[in-house]
Amino acid sequence: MTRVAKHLIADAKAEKNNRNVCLTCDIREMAVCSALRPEELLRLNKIATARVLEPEETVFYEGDEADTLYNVTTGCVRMTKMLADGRRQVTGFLYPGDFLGLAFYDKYAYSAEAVGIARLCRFSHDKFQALLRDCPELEHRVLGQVSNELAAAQDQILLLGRKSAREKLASFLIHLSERAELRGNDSCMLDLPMQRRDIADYIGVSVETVSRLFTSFKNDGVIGVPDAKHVVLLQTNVLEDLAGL
Amino acid sequence: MTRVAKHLIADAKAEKNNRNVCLTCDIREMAVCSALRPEELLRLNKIATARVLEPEETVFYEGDEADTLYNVTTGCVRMTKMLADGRRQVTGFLYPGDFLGLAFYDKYAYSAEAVGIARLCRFSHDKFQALLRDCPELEHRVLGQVSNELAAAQDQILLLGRKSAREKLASFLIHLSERAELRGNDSCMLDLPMQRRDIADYIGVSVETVSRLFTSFKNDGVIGVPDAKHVVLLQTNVLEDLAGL
DNA sequence: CGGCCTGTTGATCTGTTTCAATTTGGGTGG
DNA sequence: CCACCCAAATTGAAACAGATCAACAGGCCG
Repeated sequence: MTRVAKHLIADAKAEKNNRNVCLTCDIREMAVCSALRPEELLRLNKIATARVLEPEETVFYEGDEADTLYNVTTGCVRMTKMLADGRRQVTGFLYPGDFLGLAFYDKYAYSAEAVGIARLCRFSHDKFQALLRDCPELEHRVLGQVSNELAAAQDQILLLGRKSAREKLASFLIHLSERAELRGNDSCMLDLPMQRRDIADYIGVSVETVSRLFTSFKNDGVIGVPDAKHVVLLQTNVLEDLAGL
Repeated sequence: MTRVAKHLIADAKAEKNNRNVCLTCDIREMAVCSALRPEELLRLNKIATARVLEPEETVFYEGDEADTLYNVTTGCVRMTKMLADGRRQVTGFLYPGDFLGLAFYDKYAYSAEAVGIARLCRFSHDKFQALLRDCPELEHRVLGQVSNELAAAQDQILLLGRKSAREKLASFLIHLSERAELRGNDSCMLDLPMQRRDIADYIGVSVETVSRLFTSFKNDGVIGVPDAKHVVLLQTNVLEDLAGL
């Protein structure tokens, strides 16, 4: 069976279960949904539909009318911004539980694409706003999450503005390690669902530099690279020193 | 009379008027306070005190316990983050109406210092949180402002990660021009309250590069620089092209 | 008037990019 | 199931943007 066919089946299943996506949702605990009481969860359930994304599939484009809001349920989604001449900046990677499209304007401020296969939970912006109005606790959670994102963005600003390429990549790996730990995964055996270009565009260097630095870290015995999609942290403390803070 | 003495007097006046700082506040229209009904404004008034800052005076340090929240009323405040070896990144400049210290953690994620003389409105974090709980509309406004800040941070991430030094400075000037226009000021005659080092640390280049670029723009006839604290935009459209998007 | 801090300009140096050539590896079709 | 094919990743050499080092000018304050 081809991979595409598998996804079509998964998609069909998701549609079938649409009636109770929220109630059976794997990430109900970690998402903002956990703020909701049963009756509100039912209401959220009514306005939620599932969406399955192929690798590299676009969720929405920067500048599109922001009429839909998403919650990542599985996989990894990247946010990107482009300059007129094609230079690209990845502004962040989103994992299960993260909100997507929370622009409080009429247009999305960035594009969003699935890194690998990803599943999203989809809400109409208007209906979600209405739910927010009726459920201040939910809005409070959303505020908390946006605040988190802002703090992360400021860390990234420090990284991009003042760190060397070596410090940038070390910081990136430490950051992934911390996120893995938060999700209850091994903090030393890292999954890198994104490709080198994504990493490069995230930390503001060229792909070649990313590649050279991986090799350099490997030669220094700081990391192991079993394959392009996995990194083993061998000396986390050394990597933390390299990260510059 | 020395400048310091003048400020002491201003400070004393602020203290005297403390009873109705909010009701007489110049920026009541533009701040989140505009979401409040009269009785809530009175309540906000009770928990607000004024604070006057000397140039370069620190409001709080990164890592301090975040027990206080501020609103800028006059002047300009910069947010900074530092690396262990002293490299500095300015993460943003705040103007009247902007919130300061809105970290929803126990520690501030950045330091804040007055650029010139500045006035702030000060709230206890706990009491403000309590007010938020009772006034969802206020929380909604706060969410809107944090969302704005997040969008601005993502723009800055694009700038830092992918723009050339020339594009960075051009973007910075355009950004200042837009903010000036929003505040109802002349969008061509720009105030630069901050010094060259602040600009350099904001756009992630060296002071020397900032200086050279000002000279270059001046020689190209794109801007005029009557003195170090003022810039005149002579060819805004050319500057916009230089900004890269 | 003198000292100091900020800003500017010049000369050199270096980290990172760019250009170019391989190598690797996963997916597809025969 | 294997071999091919193309995209992704790596490695090397050359070029360059911007940093660093250093000297100097200007303005403000004591």
